[in-house]
Amino acid sequence: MTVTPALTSAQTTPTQTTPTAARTTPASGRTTPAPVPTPRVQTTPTPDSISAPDLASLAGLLADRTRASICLALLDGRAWTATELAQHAGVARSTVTGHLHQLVAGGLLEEARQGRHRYVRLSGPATAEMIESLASHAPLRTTPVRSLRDANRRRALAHARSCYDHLAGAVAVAITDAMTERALLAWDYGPSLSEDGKAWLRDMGIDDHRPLGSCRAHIRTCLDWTERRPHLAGAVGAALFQRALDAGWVTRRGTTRGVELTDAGRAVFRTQLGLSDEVLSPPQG
Amino acid sequence: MTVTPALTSAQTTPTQTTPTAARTTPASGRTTPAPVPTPRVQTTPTPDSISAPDLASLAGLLADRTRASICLALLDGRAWTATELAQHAGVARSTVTGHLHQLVAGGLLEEARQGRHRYVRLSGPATAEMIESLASHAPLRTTPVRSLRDANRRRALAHARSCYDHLAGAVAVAITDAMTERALLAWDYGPSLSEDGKAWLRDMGIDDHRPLGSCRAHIRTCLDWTERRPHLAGAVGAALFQRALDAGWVTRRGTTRGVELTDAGRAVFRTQLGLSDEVLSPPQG
DNA sequence: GGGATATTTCGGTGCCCGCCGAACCGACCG
DNA sequence: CGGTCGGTTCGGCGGGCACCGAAATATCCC
Repeated sequence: MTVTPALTSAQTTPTQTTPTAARTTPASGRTTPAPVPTPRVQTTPTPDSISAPDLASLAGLLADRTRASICLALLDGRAWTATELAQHAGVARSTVTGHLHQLVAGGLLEEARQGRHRYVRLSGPATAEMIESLASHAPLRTTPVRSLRDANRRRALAHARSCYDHLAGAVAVAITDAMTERALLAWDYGPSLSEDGKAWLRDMGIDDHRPLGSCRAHIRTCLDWTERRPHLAGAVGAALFQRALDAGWVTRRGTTRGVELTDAGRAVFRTQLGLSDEVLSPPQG
Repeated sequence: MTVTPALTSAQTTPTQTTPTAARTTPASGRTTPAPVPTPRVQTTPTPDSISAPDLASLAGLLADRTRASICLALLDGRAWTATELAQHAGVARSTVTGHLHQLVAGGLLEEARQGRHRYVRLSGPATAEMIESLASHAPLRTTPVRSLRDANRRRALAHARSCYDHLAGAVAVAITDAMTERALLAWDYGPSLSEDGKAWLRDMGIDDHRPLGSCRAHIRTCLDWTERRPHLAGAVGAALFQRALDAGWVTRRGTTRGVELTDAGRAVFRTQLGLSDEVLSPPQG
């Protein structure tokens, strides 16, 4: 469950200067001149060290506006290059390089080198869910729309986009609502698939026996940023999205996080879930 | 869903110096001397401002070791005073005051004034779950056990303690395991109660009709820090813990987060779930 | 009212860290 | 092999912020 920096290199956070020792006596070493840590040499029947989560170091990785911007961008599930991220965040490439080092060392990101390119992506679904959880509790910061291009792009993203490994946007919310309406999805104690739901997934070409990862929550919901309502996520959501990609129901819009429904996809969701053309068609084509 | 700083005062983070404007042209205002923000006066059919989660500001609240320590302490669900927290975190009282202001302004904490005391607690289950989610992904920082008292206290906490609004520790994990074993709890698509489980809860004196909050996940699991295995959480976990307190199956250990099983509690969990005396009895009494 | 306690405010200090530009390295391409 | 491009390293700069102690304020108890 814990993030493991083991993948990339042995050293973890090399710049950090021994956080434990300097903090027992708070900040300036004025009070106790000689530490003398009470040399108690006892044979302990209990573990002689306890481990507590180092919340601050993890949160510190996300506490910078640039790093947060990077992580939010990576939430679309794709792999980005350092230059793309620099452009996205509006900082110099050299700055991004440093940030990526920290994020990789902290276990949030994984990197893959290809020639002169360095691709980074989130280190796994658990990481995405954690960032997701934090983001859904964060206050909203409104930014003005700068241009018409901008407005069009935002509208397309609000319609359908990828959210790490599953679908988000108005279409995803509509799918979730329709599944609930048809009793494929039950909400008695958190979201869960009904028997009908499991059968429906099979009909859609998704085998229901623990799709994908084993120890991760199989079905959960994710708060849609544009709709402010939940859409399907977790392994079930990921499997559904993957199936839609494989079957050609949706296609990615180039290299962006945007997603487009195909005619085949519209037909499937119209007949299978009764979605209206209004939600299925792209915003004012 | 979003944290609302509205409760405390109108001003939010007064020290922050206009984060948006200064960052469009990155840092030092060398490049573009005059901003001139393209006075596009268009009548937009789309919303002319979009809102994105301000991840960095929220994470920044948890990115300080002292504030993180405060939040982790508050995860036990009780209300603490500023002095208690200062002692716990090992910093001056005046320092804690400033931190509490930030946390309250950020919506993570709520305060209740009683005379000269200022009690603070987490602002709600959603906040607790978010911190929880972050903490379970954070790297572990091992701290040495300082004294025998320390060791005993830690051992007691590892046995049974409160985790915000539900039970944690070895006992909580054993309860969860036993419920799974007896098919009261199903894990097909995330944790969910079976029909037997709902009936069992009724037998235990908990009405299963949406106990407590409405829009919050009713059943979920929480990674136990000491056991590193999941225990029951969410509204169901909270209801079970509350019932146990009301019925006298468990009692809080003074004003700490420690929890003690009573003889009645041991009897109930032994007969109802078949828990062994080994897990039910306190560590080497 | 007077003293003790909890909390807050206010300067002041020092450090951490995000940022940039310039130089450098390595990969790819013609 | 020279040009281009993506990425990295390195000083250096500047701002934000966590910290403390002391003084001020509020509350409670006697």
